Amino acid sequence: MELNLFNTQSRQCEAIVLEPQKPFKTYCCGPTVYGPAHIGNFRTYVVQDVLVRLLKLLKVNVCYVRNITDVDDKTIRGARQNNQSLQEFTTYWTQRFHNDCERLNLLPPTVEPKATETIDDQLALIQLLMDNGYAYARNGSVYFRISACKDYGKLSHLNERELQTQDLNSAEQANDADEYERDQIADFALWKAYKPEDGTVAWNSPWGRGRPGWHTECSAMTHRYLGGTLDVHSGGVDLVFPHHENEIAQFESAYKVPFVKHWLHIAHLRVNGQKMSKKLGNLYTLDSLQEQHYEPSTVRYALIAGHYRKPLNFTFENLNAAQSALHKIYAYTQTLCKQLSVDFANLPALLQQATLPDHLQWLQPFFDALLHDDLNTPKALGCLFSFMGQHPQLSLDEAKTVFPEWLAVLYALGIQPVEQRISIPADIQELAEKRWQCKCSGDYQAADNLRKALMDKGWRVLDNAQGYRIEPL
RNA sequence: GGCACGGUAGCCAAGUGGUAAGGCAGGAGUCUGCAAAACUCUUAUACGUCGGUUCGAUUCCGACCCGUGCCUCCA
Repeated sequence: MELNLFNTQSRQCEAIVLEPQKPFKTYCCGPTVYGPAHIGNFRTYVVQDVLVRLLKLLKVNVCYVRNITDVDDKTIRGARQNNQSLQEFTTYWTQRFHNDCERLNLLPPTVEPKATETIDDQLALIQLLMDNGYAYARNGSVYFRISACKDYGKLSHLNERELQTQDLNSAEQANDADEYERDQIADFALWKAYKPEDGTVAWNSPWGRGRPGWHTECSAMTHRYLGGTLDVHSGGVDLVFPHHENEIAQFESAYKVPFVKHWLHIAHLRVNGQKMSKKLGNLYTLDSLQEQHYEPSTVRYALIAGHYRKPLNFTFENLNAAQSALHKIYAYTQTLCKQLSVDFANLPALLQQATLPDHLQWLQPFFDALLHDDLNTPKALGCLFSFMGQHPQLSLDEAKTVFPEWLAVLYALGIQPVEQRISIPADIQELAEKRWQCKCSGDYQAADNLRKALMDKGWRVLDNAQGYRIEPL
């Protein structure tokens, strides 16, 4: 069994051989919990989720680690501004993040370590680097010495580029070479000496009180929870340099084994042609979209409607398209269930047990696009709609063979058709009931007026033979 | 300045050395008191520009234009 995926380091698609008995080790750089995650952040986690789902369908023994960064400049600042302890602050945002993950139907990682819970591992890693001459201490901080790492830059192809020293870094903070007294400006902090702004956030270390650097945590956590070489390490494209480059440098210098076989980087989500970011303030969250009646499932669909390596432009037209497309998939699923007398409510349970049938009769192209064509979700969705178009009606025998394949499709995409429960305010309910009475008694004029009144209040009435239902506009 | 990525119908978005999936929107119909939803059918001569290779290029090569990302703690 093989999976074809583009590898950032080699800049080409490579086959990943899957061996069901062997643990498949994958690590995804998780969120820094200092505010609401936006849907651009979630693009990364959704793509990673599709990958993990595919592996599970193939019965691969996946060990999936995704971290929580709960100590850095932004979390410390946020906690201070809210008069909270760092832990109170980050716990709140972690819960919010988990809530979003659940709504997006993201499978929970096997392990989700927090940076603050693995300080010992990080200190051990730093000590190892110190012992082997890869790091040096200056005034209570410890820095990684890039000049000691011969192949530094191999992921982002630094040897082919010139590093320009800018006055400002991407966080718009001064790149002050003297600030941390580094030997070279490119050296990065493994351990940061305590500063008054850090408040009560500090741990003891052989080099004095302080806190870990950003890159250190990921290397320490991968080593602790996954051991040696990872099969796939993923993250947003912006992490290629310096974060992932530094992770490689630390890990390989310390443990003397290759860090990662395959690097997976997910392109950014854009708004009006610019990347969605907290810095630019152009972000959408699951909550802000739900206020406009867009379900998280719709957002999820919109995020996989484009190929992960290509920037995806976020628009409401796109979201509407996703919603309509998703409804078609729901409707097809419902028909299939009805035909086979499967209780729609049982679908989540059935999906949990979904596996990829050995011989695909109907949806081979769908899985080929995902497995053999670099996780090509838009192509796969195209195949799915072509299938539905070609088979609007199935015989009972056909439906029986389609069903397991269909379940695998839903599982892979993380689509969970459910009947939406919408809470309807009492006054709306009352108006709708009144309209129904008018309609039944033949007073169409009054009925239409009431329909209009409901429309003005933001609700649509949909009649059918037996009755009516109401939904928000 | 360096390194990358992208430019396919109104909007998204696949893909291919031999004239281009799919979704949305648009149009028509069935249904309906009317609508909506659903279903069926359907439209458009869409591959950034200019050269080159080729029998043939949207696809390969080169140049250019436009847009975007990264270049020291951003997913």
